[in-house]
Amino acid sequence: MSYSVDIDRKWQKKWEETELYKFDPNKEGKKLYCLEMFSYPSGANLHLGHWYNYSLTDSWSRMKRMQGFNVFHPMGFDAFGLPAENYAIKTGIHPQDSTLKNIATMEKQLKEMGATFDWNYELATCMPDYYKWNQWLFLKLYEKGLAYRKNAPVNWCPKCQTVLANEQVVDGLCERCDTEVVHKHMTQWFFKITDYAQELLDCLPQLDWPEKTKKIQTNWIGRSEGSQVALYVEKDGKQLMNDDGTPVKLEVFTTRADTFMGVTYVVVAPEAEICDKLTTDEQRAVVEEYKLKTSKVTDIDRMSTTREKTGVFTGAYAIHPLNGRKVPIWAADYVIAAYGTGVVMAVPSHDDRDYEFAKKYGLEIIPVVQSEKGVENELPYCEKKGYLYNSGEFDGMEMHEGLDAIVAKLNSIGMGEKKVNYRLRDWLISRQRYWGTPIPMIHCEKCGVVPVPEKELPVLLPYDVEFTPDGESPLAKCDSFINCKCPSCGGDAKRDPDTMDTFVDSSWYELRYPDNKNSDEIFSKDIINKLAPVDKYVGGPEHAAMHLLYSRFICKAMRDMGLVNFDEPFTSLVHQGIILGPDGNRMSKSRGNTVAPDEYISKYGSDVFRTYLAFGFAYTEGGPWNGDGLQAIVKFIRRVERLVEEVSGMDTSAAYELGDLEKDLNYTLNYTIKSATNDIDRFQFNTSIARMMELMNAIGKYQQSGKARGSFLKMVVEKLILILSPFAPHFAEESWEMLGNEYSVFNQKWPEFDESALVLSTVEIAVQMNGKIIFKVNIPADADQAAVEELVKADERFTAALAGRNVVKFIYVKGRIANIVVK
RNA sequence: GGGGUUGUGGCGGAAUGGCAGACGCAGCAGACUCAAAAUCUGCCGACCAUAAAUCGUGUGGGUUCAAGUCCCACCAGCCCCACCA
Repeated sequence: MSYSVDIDRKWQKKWEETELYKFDPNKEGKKLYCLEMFSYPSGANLHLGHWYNYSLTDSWSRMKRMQGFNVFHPMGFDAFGLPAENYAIKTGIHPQDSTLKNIATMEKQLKEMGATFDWNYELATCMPDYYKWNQWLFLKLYEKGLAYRKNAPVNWCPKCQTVLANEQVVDGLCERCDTEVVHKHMTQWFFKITDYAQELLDCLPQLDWPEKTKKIQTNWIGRSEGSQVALYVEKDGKQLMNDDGTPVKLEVFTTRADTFMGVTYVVVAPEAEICDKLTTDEQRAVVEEYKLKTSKVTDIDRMSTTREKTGVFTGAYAIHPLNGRKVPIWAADYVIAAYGTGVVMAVPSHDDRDYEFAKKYGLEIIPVVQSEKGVENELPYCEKKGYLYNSGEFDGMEMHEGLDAIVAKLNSIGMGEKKVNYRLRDWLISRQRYWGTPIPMIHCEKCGVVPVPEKELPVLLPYDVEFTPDGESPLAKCDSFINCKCPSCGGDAKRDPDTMDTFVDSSWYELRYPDNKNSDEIFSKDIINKLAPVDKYVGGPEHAAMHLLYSRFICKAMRDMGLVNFDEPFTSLVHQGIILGPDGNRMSKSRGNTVAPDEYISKYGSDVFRTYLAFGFAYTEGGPWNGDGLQAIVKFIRRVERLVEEVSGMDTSAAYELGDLEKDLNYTLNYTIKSATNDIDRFQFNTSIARMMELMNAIGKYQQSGKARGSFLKMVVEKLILILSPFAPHFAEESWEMLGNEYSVFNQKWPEFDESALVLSTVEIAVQMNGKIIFKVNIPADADQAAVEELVKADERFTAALAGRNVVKFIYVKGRIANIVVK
């Protein structure tokens, strides 16, 4: 043989004909659900990132299969989304047409990769038989009160008259026409993920996920324990009242209630509704102008701490509930409406931002915490230790005590309590786009918002739609879609014109694969509870916060609806690293540093490429591409190939006994099996290949001895082929056949190592004196500390190094090192 | 500004707190060859003519019998961000 892409095709054909990778849920073996994050069907061929993710996870699942697991390994497409729509706007090619074509191309390429996907379980989110269940899920969430509408800002380009995604806003300007982008408020649908904030946090420790991902999620959820306190409002000289006659309470979340007596002003987010209510007629024009200005500031800029703080007086005052102090209420963009209550109490004496702001606008500054009693600290004093002063009845209290006392006092008058706040916000899922799942809601003038009845699902996405941007959701302009009858009163009504965020599509897809053809339910409970959760999920770290959190939320919501009986969708998670361009930068067409796998595949074959991806990088790190390194695998595969050819021509019938040479090689063989198995299991593919290369080197030495026994050699080579097979599946099938074995190599048992072959009689240890190596010595492997000490002390190199000093301590670490502390 | 993460030969990268640089790529030398390629063998961190010795895992401290690994501070790169009150 001579391994090439022709060998790939030969075995791909055979695998397909024999349905080698057909999944049978009833097959024996423990179930193992292995899943890669599905991909967006972009136009071009599979890129390096796809190969890196899919081919190596496939290698992992091949080993698991050979180890006797019943592996479920499906593949599909995250097929809705912005790029297809933008492409359509540019070229006039309909998103559905381009997407379906791209899917066909990618399917073909994925098959040429030689992966174990069972295509019977394929899914594409843009197909009605999938997104029907998106809509169904929406209705269920709505029923449970987990889907609701509220006003929220969108990026709006006044010139294009369209809503822009964050990525379409470049430096505050529309990417298409460079017009300044503003925030526009629209009524939109939200999923109430915040209901699950605490549980999403609580379940993290039990997950076998990278620690950094858990950290990211923890920070994203952002639990903070503090207090919610309230102030009364005075506007135009009178206390501001609610319609029902009760006084308006300005609710504020704070972690520093101990400084409450030092509040000298209050800040509201300019875009918050309460801001309008507070603003006096006198200040109306100034506040409106400021709001307009704020609407143009990008979120990124608003977050920057280096940016100078700005704000305007609303004309209203807050009345301190404990000391009656009247403090001004300002609107400032350093406060964000979406976090907490959108209102902040300002204590400039003990907060950097408040201090800076107060200085700039000449606001009062009253210190209320001192590090030691009687000490005047430089302001702002932000350390969280000290004693209260200038705080009336709370004077002299240690600050934590003071905090409790202040909250207790506020609580007694109904103006405050301890509260936990989360940074996590509800999930906005409305998109003013065409290429997505229609939201199954109907707006009736008489009946209000009415859900589409379940039996009328799916609400089909119409094909003939004008989706060039002109101020309305594309679906709003499609008369046949938008006009409908109200399911409740039968009168004329309109459908919701928006589509769902594509993260909804991907928030539960892993639960659809096992029962992807079910037209009666979202999935069968029995099937899903047997196969799910996913045992190993592999994908990019960029999804650490959003996708992975949304999926967890949906899983928990489904559990509470009785659809699934587990708490978490992904038991174990691995992030692959990112392969950069040869220049060390992220690959991009504009940089011109992209690397196309195709030319390597056609030149060397899929197996060489896959194996190099395994060998050339630390899987979870990634790194710059270096095409030269591929030679390592080209040479390695060629060596194995020659070896297989030689062995297949040898007489291997004679029984063998282990001589010294065989024992040595047998040691290496078993060591290789042990290490490679362990390394593949933990996605450390590079070292597993290194061990195989060492085995190959050892086989080479054995052959060169001229005393090689054919039958023993053949056994070793067969095991080498078996452990190499996950990385080079086509090559391994070919080799397996050449060695005279039965199809298929993937129906073989994964080799197990023999512990007794790994027992050595002597080991070499390093001898150190005060931590420096002085010599190395062979000792019996089972020697205890006393024996080693005796052996070492008898060595003349020890006496020489000792140079008359005294031994203080003798440390022996079994089989590794001896360290003698001398003085 | 905050958070996360990474710094090891010319390069990719190894190393449960225990012999730093496994395994390779590139390079150098040799064998084979008329020659080249392929293949095989050896060398391959710095200093040094060589060896020994010494120094070496971004920098500076610390813990430890022992630190690439643990702790503190700093520097640089990469990624993410919501001034989080």
